[in-house]
Amino acid sequence: MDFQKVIAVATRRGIFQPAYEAYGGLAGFMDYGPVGVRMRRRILEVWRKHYVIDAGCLELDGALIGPESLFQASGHLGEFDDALVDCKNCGKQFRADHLVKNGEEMSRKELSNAITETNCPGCSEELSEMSSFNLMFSTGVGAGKGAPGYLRPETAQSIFLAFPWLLRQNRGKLPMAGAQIGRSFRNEISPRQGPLRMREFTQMEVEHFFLPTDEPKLSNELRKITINLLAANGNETNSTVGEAFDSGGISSSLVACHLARAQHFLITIGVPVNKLRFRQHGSNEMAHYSSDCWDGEINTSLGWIETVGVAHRGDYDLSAHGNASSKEFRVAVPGTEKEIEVWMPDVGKLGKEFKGDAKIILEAIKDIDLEPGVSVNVNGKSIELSAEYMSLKTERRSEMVYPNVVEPSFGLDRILYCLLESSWKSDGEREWISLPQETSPYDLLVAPLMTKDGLDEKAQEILKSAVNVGIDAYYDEAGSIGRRYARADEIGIFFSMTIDHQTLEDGTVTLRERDSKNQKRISIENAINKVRR
RNA sequence: GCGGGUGUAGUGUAGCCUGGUAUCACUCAAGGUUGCCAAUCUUGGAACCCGGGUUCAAAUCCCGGCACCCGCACCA
Repeated sequence: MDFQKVIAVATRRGIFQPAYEAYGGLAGFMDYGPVGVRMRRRILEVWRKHYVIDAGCLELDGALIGPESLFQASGHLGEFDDALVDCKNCGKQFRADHLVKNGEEMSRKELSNAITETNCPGCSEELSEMSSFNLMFSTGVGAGKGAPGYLRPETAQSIFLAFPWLLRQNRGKLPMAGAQIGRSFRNEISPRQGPLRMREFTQMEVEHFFLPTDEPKLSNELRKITINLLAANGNETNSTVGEAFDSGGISSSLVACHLARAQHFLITIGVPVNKLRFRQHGSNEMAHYSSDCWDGEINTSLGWIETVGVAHRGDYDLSAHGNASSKEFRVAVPGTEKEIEVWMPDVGKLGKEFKGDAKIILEAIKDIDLEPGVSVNVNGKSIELSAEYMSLKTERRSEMVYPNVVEPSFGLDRILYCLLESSWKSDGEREWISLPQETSPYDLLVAPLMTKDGLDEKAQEILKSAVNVGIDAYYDEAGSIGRRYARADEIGIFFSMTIDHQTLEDGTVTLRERDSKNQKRISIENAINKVRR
């Protein structure tokens, strides 16, 4: 199925549509309808099962709007805030800092001046005024103009900031992973292709923290998972994750773990294994902080679509926040705890002797190793501190280090699109969505063969008992039974249960399986047990 | 953001050149009939992307905007 067809089916069957259509539409925003919301919830359920329940990630739901200082530290204000110019003649657009020598180190003003003396690299004509483009949506927090704030461009930062908090919840133990499902916002220059490039989108992200000296090993279970890899050097391989790691194709054991997990998750929700590959970023494509990065890509009618990224981010984020904020983001390296003797200043004596200058002295010795005879500069005078102003104390200290992090990051909207395209089946007679039950929008269609002789009442009764045990059921009594099967198939309802006259006599129903169309006559109780997930 | 194309019921479309009550199919709803894979009959609902201009009259011609598609650029 191609892109246009997916969009048409999605609109017709209540999966998604462009948002704000009544007002002419707004590019980059989508609304999900009744069926789409169910599919999203189901995919998220599987994701949570994989990462939160099974892998034991600590789940977080962070705030959407963040202060300017956060995005300065994370690098988003610098990196995302591009100065653009375009050519007045040929209309081509460029990043201003790429056109000027040393442009990346210039201030906005310097850059603006330099640009007026620069011409279009394409046609040598005059360039337009420089305009600023920030990929983040900005807003004001509080009354009046308010303090500047931004909608988060990724969910990851919430987890990084929550790291010390989460670590306490984990009673200080590493490795530890935080997980988050949530919306992110990017003011894309040209959003295209509906759910594939949105300005508001849903991410599922994991930040897996570990000591650089103690990277989690690849478990035997994950080793066995088979995976398609496309290395940065162009080599394509199909092997187990274990083999790929042993041969050095994947350099980090935790990256290998997460490639395996991502593969397993995508297969579980219904992505065909032959349409899935993991492509390694080349060094020029990689973000500046990343040492190894793989994109999980799904093959569609539009080519390979990136739906997952697994990146080794080193300690870039935690050290950035550690340096810029007032919080400690480092952890003690176990086993490095040592007793050491340190000289501590005797504040009382210093105060009595130096009065007002004591404050300056304390400030000056804060960042140096204190020892007898050290001299400090006070108002231009050098003062030597003898042992009487300090005492030797024994302390236990550990080596402190920023944990490293491996981040698998999933784009829900893209995954949903790819699933729709790959699970769309057609055999000439009927068209249906062939998703596994886990991600089908409904478990069961309940349909009375006729709406008379009490069949509909019986069906309603069965519907109620199915819903009571957690089955997501859809009731339909309109039109011929064939038409109802077809309607159910098109939104991917996994089972259909038909109630006929025999049901009233012996309590059996026919249970139909969507993909095979096979029907079995079984008792109501057995049918419900079979449908139950 | 640039260039090209497109915009008509829920979906897919005809009509646009050459201005004059908007076509067809499916879908949807109600009723009849039928009763296990989109059967059938009757009836009904539902659209010219938005704004301005030209004209007696605009889906149709012109201008602007918005959205979508393709290409370029952008996509830490």
